Amino acid sequence: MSGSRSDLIAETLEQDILRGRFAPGTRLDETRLAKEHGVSRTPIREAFQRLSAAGLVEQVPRRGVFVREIGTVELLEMFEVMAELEAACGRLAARRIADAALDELEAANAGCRAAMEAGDIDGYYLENERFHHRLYAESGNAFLCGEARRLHRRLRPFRRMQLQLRGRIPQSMNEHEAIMAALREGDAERAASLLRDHVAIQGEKFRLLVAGLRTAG
Amino acid sequence: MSGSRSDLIAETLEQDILRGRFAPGTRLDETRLAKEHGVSRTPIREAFQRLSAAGLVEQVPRRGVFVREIGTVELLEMFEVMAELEAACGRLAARRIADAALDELEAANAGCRAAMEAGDIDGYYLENERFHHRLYAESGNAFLCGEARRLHRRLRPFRRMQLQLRGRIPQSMNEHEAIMAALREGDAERAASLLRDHVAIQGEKFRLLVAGLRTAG
DNA sequence: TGTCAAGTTTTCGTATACAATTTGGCATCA
DNA sequence: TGATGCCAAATTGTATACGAAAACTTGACA
Repeated sequence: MSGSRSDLIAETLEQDILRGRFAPGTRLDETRLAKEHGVSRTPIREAFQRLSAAGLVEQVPRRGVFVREIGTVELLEMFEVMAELEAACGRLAARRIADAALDELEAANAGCRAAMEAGDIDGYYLENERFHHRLYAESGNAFLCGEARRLHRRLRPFRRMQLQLRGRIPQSMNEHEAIMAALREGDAERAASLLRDHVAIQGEKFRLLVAGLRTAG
Repeated sequence: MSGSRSDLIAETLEQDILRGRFAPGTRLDETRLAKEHGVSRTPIREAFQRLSAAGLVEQVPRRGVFVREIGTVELLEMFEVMAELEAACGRLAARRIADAALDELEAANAGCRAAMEAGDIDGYYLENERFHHRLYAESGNAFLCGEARRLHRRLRPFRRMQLQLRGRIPQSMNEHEAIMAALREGDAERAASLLRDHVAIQGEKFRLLVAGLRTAG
């Protein structure tokens, strides 16, 4: 279990799903995938179970596994939860964070600013991720950190999308600055509130994006 | 997958672990369990994967699966996250809840009160659970509801423990009343805050309980 | 007596074989 | 013509077989 094969296969399949190689609703054929990856059905099935636990596919008894449709509603719900988790991280971090960690957060934030000024969206995304991951860790709650990372990972492609919107990056940057200030002052409630809004806005932007696509398409 | 066998087996194993039939750190022997349940190793392994995803066991490559030690620290961390999740449910529910649902919550709460007056701890626990589950649902966020239920389930044995403490049930009851009042008034922030404290206290009580056991033993 | 190395044994991870169930198509009948 | 029942093919779920890696045993040597 967690055998090196099925580990890698699960990873690969996850990428394939997130990148849209398998359309939502598609049935994933065990035999076909087994041949494709040059292994037997067993590791494929193990990978399926992991994907299922991660919520990426749905297993229907005796019928197979299907790529889950992540509806807009569910996605917005997930953003709402992400907002609360990040708020929780912020609330706790504001009380517990050490000066050294504050500096590291500041460094990640500086990376964001540099990427913004360079107009480098991918770079901004990466540094932004570093900022948030660092924040999760500084909550001082390893379990919370894990849950936050798990959901962050699942929302990754959609968080990325909304960065494409005009003016979103400078806005996001301002939000980061405000969050940093609250953390530095140790104002837990303000940090929580700012972080909740910061993520909630991402959900909102995503909703706009989807609505735009729908009317445009 | 999600075959009826391995489903049931995972369920059974989970109960066995939570009830302490397998001490933390124990290795779970695939072959032995297979014989015990009258199946082959395959369904056992599938069950293991589910338990692993749920965080109940740890899989060490090429060595086997072990019942995870849930340390006091991690448990307190989980209570902290539970507090934040319930707070989130409360915040959202305060804005979204319908009158009919308020009545249902009130009914569950009345059940708690009846059990308290009858001195029925198990009954109180059950009605209390009904109250909380209902609240999760009334957040109007199915994803949040699912996450809350998942963590609630994992904390179930420990939430139960702290009810044994003298005076805890009336105190809990008072907290419920206050929460109901906030919800009825639609005061989101107060509902969130009260719920956070309500659960945080449970964590705190649990900590006291553990400390007591340690000095007593 | 303690330590280390080689061989044996156990156990995991994967492959393959088999059984049970669903699905699709075709024939039959109202 | 449309609906229904049955058979065949495909697919899942489970069992078993096999190769590889780790743990344990044994025995020799310092």
